[in-house]
Amino acid sequence: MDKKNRVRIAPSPTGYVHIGNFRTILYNYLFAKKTGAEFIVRIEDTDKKRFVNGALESLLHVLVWAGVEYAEGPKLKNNIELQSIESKSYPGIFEVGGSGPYIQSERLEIYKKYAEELVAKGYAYYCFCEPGRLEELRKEQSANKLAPRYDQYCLRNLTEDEINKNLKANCSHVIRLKVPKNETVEFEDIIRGRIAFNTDNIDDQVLLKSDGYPTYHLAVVVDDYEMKVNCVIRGEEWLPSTPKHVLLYRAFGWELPKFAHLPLLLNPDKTKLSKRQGDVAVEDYIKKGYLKEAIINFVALLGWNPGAGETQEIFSLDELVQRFELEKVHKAGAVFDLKKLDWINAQYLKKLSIDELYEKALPFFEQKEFFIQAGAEKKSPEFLRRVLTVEFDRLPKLSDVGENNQFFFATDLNYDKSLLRWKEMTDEDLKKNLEKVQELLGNISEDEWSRESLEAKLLAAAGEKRGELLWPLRAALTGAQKSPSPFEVAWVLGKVESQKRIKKAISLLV
RNA sequence: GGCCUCAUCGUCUAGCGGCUAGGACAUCAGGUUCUCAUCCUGGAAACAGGGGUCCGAUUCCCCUUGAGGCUACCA
Repeated sequence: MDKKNRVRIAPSPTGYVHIGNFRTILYNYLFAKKTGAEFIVRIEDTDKKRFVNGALESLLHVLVWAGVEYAEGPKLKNNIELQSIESKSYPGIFEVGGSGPYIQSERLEIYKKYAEELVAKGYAYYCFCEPGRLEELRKEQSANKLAPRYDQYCLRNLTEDEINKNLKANCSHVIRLKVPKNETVEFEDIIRGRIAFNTDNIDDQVLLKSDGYPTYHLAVVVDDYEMKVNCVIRGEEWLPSTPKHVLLYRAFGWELPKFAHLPLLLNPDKTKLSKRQGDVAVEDYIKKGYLKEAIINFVALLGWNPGAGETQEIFSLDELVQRFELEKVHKAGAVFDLKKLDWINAQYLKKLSIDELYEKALPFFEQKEFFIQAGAEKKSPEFLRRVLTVEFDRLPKLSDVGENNQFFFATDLNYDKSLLRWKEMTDEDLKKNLEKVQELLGNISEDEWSRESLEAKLLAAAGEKRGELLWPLRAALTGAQKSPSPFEVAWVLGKVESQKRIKKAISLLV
């Protein structure tokens, strides 16, 4: 009987959720769902200096937002459905699952035990070197164009008695991995194939820090072993440290998991995606009004695609799960191109009903200055729904809502009367046409005031020369060079407001 | 500097020895249209370079070049 695959995501609570990390999370999730693997969330908070308050909570919120479900790991209070225990160090966070705790800062004893086991077996050693000495060493090495490496001073010079004396005296120390000389370390990567390193290029990595916390390298190996993770899917930046992990698995006598190193997400200049060149937090994109479905769809396609036979590129989370294959993930990095995100987002926006769109768009309206300044009748759900009905297929993202059609919200339009002119028409003719429209609209009752009937009646009235009637009307209603059609605008504004605006335009032409 | 990884249109990519090198986004032109957007049609646009292997290389191998990552008591 083959055991179940287990995968994990291992984020650090050091701030927002980086979009690159989000893709790693997504791929792990897609892989787990597709293959029936168990999915674990583990928090790697072993760097006290980089810890950011609230980061864990916001990470968990993003997981809930994205619909990433997991049976094991920390959860927010209102998202627990199984037996769980509240975290000691993170009030309000509950841990679910049988391999916990899933927060590394709560597992310190475990790492210590394993680190000491390694020392006892001769695979690691105590190091009492002070940071100053190490820095000096590195400086000298790089000045001589040598790779900066620990020189094994404590391994070579300290007797067992001295070590014990130091330990007893509580001297600050770390535990380092004793890397063997001139051996080849190999491992299989699902995406990249066989990868080999010579141990002569590997530093004696610190495993346990002087503050008693483990480094990533120790913690990740110990936890993946203890949590029975047998497939490690992570970013390419971890490729160079994988041989250290392989060495640890070997020293402990543990079976190696499968590895898959994902290609990096890149800035337009091809460097690793970074904050300096734009937004990198998932939270930023949510704030900008990108839909969850669009972000997931877009990010999934960065470094992977369903391959031959697919002409469309719009996939729901379920469809992604169906199609996802880790083996088809790319090797090369992918540039994060917002243009395509906009397009994908527009596709999803178009699929929304007006009710759904209204619900999602309202918070964005409420942030807009033109909305805040608008009269009460223009803040009504009915009015906003009409605006959205007209706008929904010209919206790249929710934050653009109303932005190009602010005239809807204005109490008084300010424009030059020349805007009313269609081609070579005289003021007199323009005025005549506007008066004709005014009369026509006056004869349409509030009940009949629909897009369809407005369009039908106005087109009938315009006859062959549409522009002569429609352009001045649209200009009068919007005061803008560009806008949706006059039928739509009139419908949104309503009879009273429309006639008021036309009346003003007529007065300009006197 | 050292180690590792990578390399098809501007971008995301299809391709797994024989294709007029395909699609999507972006872009350009035209159409629909009172303007804008949508939509439809069409165009331009790529195998980094050099050696091999092979009847035949975008595809396999090597080198060069280029790009990126890592090189912490950060992850």
